[in-house]
Amino acid sequence: MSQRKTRVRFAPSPTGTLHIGGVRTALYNYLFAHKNNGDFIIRIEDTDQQRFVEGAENYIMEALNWLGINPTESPVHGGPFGPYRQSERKEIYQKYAQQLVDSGNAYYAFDTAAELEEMRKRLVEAKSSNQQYNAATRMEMRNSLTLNVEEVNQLLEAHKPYVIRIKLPENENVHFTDIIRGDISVNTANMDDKVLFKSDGMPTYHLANVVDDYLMEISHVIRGEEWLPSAPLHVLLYRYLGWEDKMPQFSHLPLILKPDGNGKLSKRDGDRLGFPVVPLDWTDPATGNITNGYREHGYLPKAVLNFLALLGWNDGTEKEVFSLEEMIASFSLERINKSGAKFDFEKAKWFNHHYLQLMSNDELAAELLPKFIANGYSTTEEYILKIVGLLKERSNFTDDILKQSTFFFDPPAAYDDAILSKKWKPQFMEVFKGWKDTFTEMCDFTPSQIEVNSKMYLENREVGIGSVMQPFRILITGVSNGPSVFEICSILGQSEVIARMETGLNHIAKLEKV
RNA sequence: GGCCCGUUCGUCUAGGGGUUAGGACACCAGAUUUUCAUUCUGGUAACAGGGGUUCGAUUCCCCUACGGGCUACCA
Repeated sequence: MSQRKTRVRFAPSPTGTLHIGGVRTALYNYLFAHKNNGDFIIRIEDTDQQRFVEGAENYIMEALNWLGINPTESPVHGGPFGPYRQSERKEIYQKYAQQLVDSGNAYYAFDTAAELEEMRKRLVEAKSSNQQYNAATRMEMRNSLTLNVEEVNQLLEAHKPYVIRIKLPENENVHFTDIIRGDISVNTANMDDKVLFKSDGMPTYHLANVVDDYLMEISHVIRGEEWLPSAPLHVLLYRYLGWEDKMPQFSHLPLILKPDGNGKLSKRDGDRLGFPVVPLDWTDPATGNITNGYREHGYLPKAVLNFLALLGWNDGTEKEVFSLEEMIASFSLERINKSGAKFDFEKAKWFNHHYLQLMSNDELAAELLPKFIANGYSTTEEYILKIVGLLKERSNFTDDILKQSTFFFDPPAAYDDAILSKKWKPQFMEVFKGWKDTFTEMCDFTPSQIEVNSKMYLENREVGIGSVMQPFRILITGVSNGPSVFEICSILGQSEVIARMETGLNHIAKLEKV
C-alpha cells in the first residue's frame, strides 16, 4: 500500500448548534490526525439550502476553538484544497454527476414528489418488504431508463425538474472493512437508487461527500454510526467514479445516547434534564430560544475533552485522566467501542471538579474577576484570590465559586431561622455579646487567632463550642453551612464581623419576642 | 415492516477459552472536617436468554430477546 498522508475531516452541516456527539467526532478526528502527523480539515456541508442556519458555521468554529481542537484547513483557515464550503464547490459536483450518467452508473429521474409517494404507498399495500427506488421498481418510474432518448432530451431542454440517481446493480453484495466494526456487507437489493444530484442544482450528501473526500485526499473517514447504512453506497460511488484505489478507510463511531431512557442524545434532552449538551450557548435565530452550553455553564475545555474522549474510547490501561497531548499519544481507532454510550452527567461533573482543582488560584481569580464585577460586586483580584482559595475545593464549576460567595460581599439578607431557632438558647445573647467584644480587642485577625481567641473566651464562659458554632455561622453568613467560619471571618475583616454580629443579634432579639 | 450495527456492575468501561471478572463515576458505611462539601479508607453491584463447539465458555458459532441506527430531492 502506498504511503498516504493522513488527512481526516470533520464535516458538519451548519443547521444549528453543534451537539456533543459532533464534538466528539471532531475530537476523534483531531486526535487521529495529530497522532499520525496528518491534517485535520473542517468542511462545511451546506448543500441543504432549506436547513441552513445563519451563524451556525461561526458557532462550530468558535466551539472547536474554545476546546482547542483547531483544524489545519477550514473555510476560515484556508488551505490548498479549498474552497471548504460545499456551497462554494457547486460546479464541481455537476461534472461528476454527469460523468456517472455518461458511464451508465446513474440516470435522470423526473418523478414528482407525488409520484414517489404513490409508488411507496403502492408497495406498502402490496406488502412488499421494502419500498425502495431500485432495480425492482425503477422500470416503472419516469426516468431516463424508461423514457426514450428524445423524451428525455425534450424534458431536459424544457428545463423540467430532474434529479440524478445512482443506478445500483440488482443483486450484489457490497462489502468494506470498517476499522471499528470489521467487515460490513450489504446487498444492493436492499439499497436505494439514491439521489445524487438534486433538482435545485445541488448535490446530496452522498455525492458531495465522496467527491470532496477524493479531491481533498482524505485518507480516513471518521464519522457517526448514522452513516453506516449508506457507506456501501459510498463504496459504490468510489468504484463508479474510478477512485476505488483512493477510497478512504471508514470508521463509524458509536452514538451518544440519552442518559435516561432510550435513543440518541438530543438538544432537547439538555433542556429537559437541565444539563448542557452543546459546547457553547446557542440562540436559535428563528425562535430566540437559548440552549445552554458547557462553556457558559462553567465547564473547563480540558474536562469536556477528557470525558468526551472516554465516552467510547480508552487506551486499554486504567488511566482515565488525559491531557490532550496524552490523548493524542495513546489514541487509536481500533480501541473505539462498538456500542453506544449513555451520557453520564455525574462523571462529566467529576471530571470538571478534577480539572478545576488543577487550576491555580491566580488563574481562577483572574478568570472570575470580570464575572464578579458583572454581578455588581466592586472588588479586587486580591480579594477574589482569598475567596477562591476557600471555595475552590468545594466547587465543581467555576460558577459554583461565584454562587457560594455572596456572603463575602453582602451581609446576610436573610437568616436560616429554622436552624437558628433550633440551636439558639436564650442565654446565648450575653455570651455572643461578650464574644463580639473580644473581637474588638484583637489586633491580629487571622483565622488561627480568631479560633484561639474564640475557644479561650468560650471556655472561660463554660460554653460548649459545638453548641454555639452553628448560630455563629448563621449570624455571619446567614446560612448553616460553608467553609471554615474562622477563615470567613478573617477574610471579612474585624469591623465587618463585629457589625454582622450586631445586626445578627438584633435579628435574634426580634425573633425572641415573637 | 425491511436492512445494518450492537449487548460485561445503575452508568462509562477493562478483560478474554481455565480470572477471587479489574478500574472509574454514582451509591452505601467509616475516618477527617465542631457544619456542609472536599479528602481518605472500605463496601454493595455485572458477563441478556437458549442451544451448540470444547475437558472447560462470559470469551468462538447459531438462534431468540432487547437496544440503537438507517429506510428523504436532510445531513
